[in-house]
Amino acid sequence: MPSTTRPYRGLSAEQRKAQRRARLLEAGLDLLGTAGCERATMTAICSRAKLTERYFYESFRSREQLLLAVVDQVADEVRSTVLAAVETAPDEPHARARVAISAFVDLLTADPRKGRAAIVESAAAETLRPRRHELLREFADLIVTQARSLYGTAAHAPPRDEINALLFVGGLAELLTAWLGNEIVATPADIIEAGTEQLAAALHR
Amino acid sequence: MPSTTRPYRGLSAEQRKAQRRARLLEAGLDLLGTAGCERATMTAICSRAKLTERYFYESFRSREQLLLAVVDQVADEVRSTVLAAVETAPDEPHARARVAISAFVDLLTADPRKGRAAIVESAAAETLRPRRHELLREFADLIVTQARSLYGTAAHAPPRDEINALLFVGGLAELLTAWLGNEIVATPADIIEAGTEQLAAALHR
DNA sequence: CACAAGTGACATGAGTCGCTGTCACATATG
DNA sequence: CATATGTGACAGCGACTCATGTCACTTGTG
Repeated sequence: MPSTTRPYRGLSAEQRKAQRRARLLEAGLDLLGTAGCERATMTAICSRAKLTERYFYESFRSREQLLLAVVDQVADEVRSTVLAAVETAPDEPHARARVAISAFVDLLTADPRKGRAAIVESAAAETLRPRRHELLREFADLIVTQARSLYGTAAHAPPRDEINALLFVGGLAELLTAWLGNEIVATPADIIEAGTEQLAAALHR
Repeated sequence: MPSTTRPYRGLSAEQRKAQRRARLLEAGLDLLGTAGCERATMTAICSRAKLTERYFYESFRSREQLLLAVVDQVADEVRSTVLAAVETAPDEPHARARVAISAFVDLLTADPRKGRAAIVESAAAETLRPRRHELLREFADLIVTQARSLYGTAAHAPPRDEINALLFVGGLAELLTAWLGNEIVATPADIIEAGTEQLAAALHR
């Protein structure tokens, strides 16, 4: 543990560390999103990142912690993307719902690794499951909030709102899972369409 | 491999083999439904069933095959339970939907091991995922069929029906997952209620 | 240039898991 | 009772993962 640092190949110690961390995260996303959670082992991640295990422990305590960071990274991207999309959407309920759902689905299907990491594989490991739930719940909350502000009131008394939102978002997740696993004949556009309609139907009462 | 068999402890060779197989399945369900897919290892299953690995290979080729059998067993139970429930239900759409959903949710929450095995852990392993999808799809098909026969026609052109059904069933699965993981404040009754309403809303157009 | 810090390839040890084999004991049958 | 079969406890092997350590080589600094 050198108390004094120094540049190397034109990069400061912090830059190098950050770069290594990024490479580990990228390798982690790659493996989690293609080989799956089970095969996203520490050895495999280091090998793909072309880094020694020592550098793994420099940035992460354990394999699970890195996977958490990977999922969190995707979740952050989902959050910012969806929020940005919603803000630029017109004030019409149907259009607004479609924009939000579209941003969600598009991001996770455009790069299937991200979709698998955030939706499929995050449901596999016990450690990741809470994050997945949080991600879905966050998106659901956004939908509910939008719906309330547009329709003017809460549709149901709690916790029915939470339940309904999760019921909807879970369905979306299932469709994404099926799409990512080639288990369904549908395009992302189909999924967006179905989701938008179902949401409208659920709110229109 | 004895070509000649003989009774032991009052049981024939086939009876003993079937008994061992049942014990392995029970141990598998227990581990899959509590410890999780990752910890449902062959050694652990044999240990819990109090059988040697030799007897494992007598009935199953691999760990994954046993887990498949466990999930299939639960899926079979779901199928027969739901079908039986639907047949004894009145011919009214809303009631019929409620009965089907109720049978589904009740079975998987009454014995959380079954719920976890069929819904949660079956989404974890690559090998089990197709079975989970099949189970959900089967239930979805049942819903669609019921809806068609009761409302008289297909609501949408394919594959939109399939998409909508999966969207609904996936939501149910998500709610069950959340309930099984104590991630939601809701009773099975709440889930059934929400599911029934959403289904009605989705069909009523 | 000499030397310390940074890096990468590899070795080692502990712990599991899958899988096979051995051996003693239990049980049925002639 | 004697023998063959059924059973259970356990040891051993190879493979893999995690975790730590060693050593040579590269790169920057005085």
